[in-house]
Amino acid sequence: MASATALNKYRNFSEWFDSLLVEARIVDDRFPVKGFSVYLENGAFILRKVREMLEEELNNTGHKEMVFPLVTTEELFSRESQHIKGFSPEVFVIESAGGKPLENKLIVRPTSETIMYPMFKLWVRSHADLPLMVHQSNMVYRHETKATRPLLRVREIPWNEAHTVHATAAEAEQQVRKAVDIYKKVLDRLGLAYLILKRPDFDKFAGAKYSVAFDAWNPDGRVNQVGTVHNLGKNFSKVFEIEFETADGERENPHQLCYGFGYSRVLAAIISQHGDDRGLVLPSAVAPLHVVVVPIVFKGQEETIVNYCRKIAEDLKGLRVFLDDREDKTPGEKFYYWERMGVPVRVEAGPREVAENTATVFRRDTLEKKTVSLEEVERYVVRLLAEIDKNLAEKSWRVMRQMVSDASSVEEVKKLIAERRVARLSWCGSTDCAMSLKEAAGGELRGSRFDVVETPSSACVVCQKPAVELVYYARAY
RNA sequence: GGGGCCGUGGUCUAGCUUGGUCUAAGACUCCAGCCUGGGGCGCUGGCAAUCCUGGGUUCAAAUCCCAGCGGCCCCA
Repeated sequence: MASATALNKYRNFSEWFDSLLVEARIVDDRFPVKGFSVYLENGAFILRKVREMLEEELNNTGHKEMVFPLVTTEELFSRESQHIKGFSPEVFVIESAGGKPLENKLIVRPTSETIMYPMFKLWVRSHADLPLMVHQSNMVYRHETKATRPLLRVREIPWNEAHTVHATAAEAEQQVRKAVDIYKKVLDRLGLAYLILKRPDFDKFAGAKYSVAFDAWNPDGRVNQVGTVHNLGKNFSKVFEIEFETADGERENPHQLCYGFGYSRVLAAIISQHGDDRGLVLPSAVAPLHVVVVPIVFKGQEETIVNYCRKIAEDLKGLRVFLDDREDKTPGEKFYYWERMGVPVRVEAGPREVAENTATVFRRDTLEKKTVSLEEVERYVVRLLAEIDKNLAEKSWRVMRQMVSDASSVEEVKKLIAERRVARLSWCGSTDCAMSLKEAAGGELRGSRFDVVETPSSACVVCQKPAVELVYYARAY
């Protein structure tokens, strides 16, 4: 296999990505069941950090963490007609146990509405019980029909799903914004760039009134949906018979939301947005190591130099630091190795630094080196980590902006899609136009900006009738 | 759903067209040792393959045929 470091993520994304996953100890996709992968130590570490960041936000905003079962029944699963229609083609069903067919088959959750909402019916009795806000991080299972890709399109999906119940439509509406803010906050801390889009009606979540999604950019021009927020209206509360008594004694079905945040796809975005031809570049929030200290050992001075480096590592112990004093590896080999692993900062010290009482500090994002005095090292590195995070975010947003371009005809859309870019175009709102555009140009209509008001400047690029929305159009995972 | 391509040590590949020389070759990785040490060096030795599975043809199958399983790509 070609090394990830010999590949370019823009020219040859798939190969770059796949080899990096193995080389940087993220995922081993050789597990013999398609769409199910093994998360190696670095992948698992990053997943955990992302999860902790999100869960902290959710817990701080009134969501209660709970644990719900893996399975539901066929009856519950099929209550909401659109929901079952949307998910049936890819649902796993347990049909036997102990060698005997099950009398009542079990549906393995592709998402947990039909598992949580029967319980919500029991818990929600009066307006005083509202809002009810619940979340859980778990695995959901979807037998994807399209080709699976590690992290990006898997059949066992690590994510967090939150479900909320509200007394009024206005409150539910407000919660959509709060949920978007929570996801935004986490993605921003990771320096990721994305578009927040209100999905077109034909692409909303099965059973929702409308859906808002976060599409992160990918080097191959496909967008990567990392999170979604759905306003379910009363669609589910009606069929699951969730009711509450209002202050004036009426009985009503509450309004509901569900929102999901895909950990493996966020991991994919971190890798592909920040990574370069040498390997991973990790933001400090999720880096398994912040700093690696590499002694430049010369014969006869081994002890002095290693001790010097040990002291530096000691000074940095507030960070995730590792002293790489392996004797059988050359410094150059260690440099390449830790760069591939994405460690944001490397500190080198050899005879020169020992003599001058300094250390050489290398930053992974720009590959620049700087010499700093020994007393300064800790302060400098802490500041540098923040600087690297900031730089990664800026770089990523720059690419996002460059990737999007306006298109005023079907031909231009086609050209942009072929160039692996994202088109912005005026659309009349008809499904027919969206479909014929897909036919002609490839890609998918992803929706209009949710966080910013944008108005169409011209007629629908397909039918030339008056446009109602300015929408983003891209190939997707 | 339609079409095509491909399964050989941990990884990548050669061999397959034209069956025998294959007791399966190379590179990378890995292991032991030596050497080296400011960007992957080098040297010596070593480990590692039911040639995807099953069946068939044949004196003889990695190689030909059939079926299955798995993977990849293109189109819808």
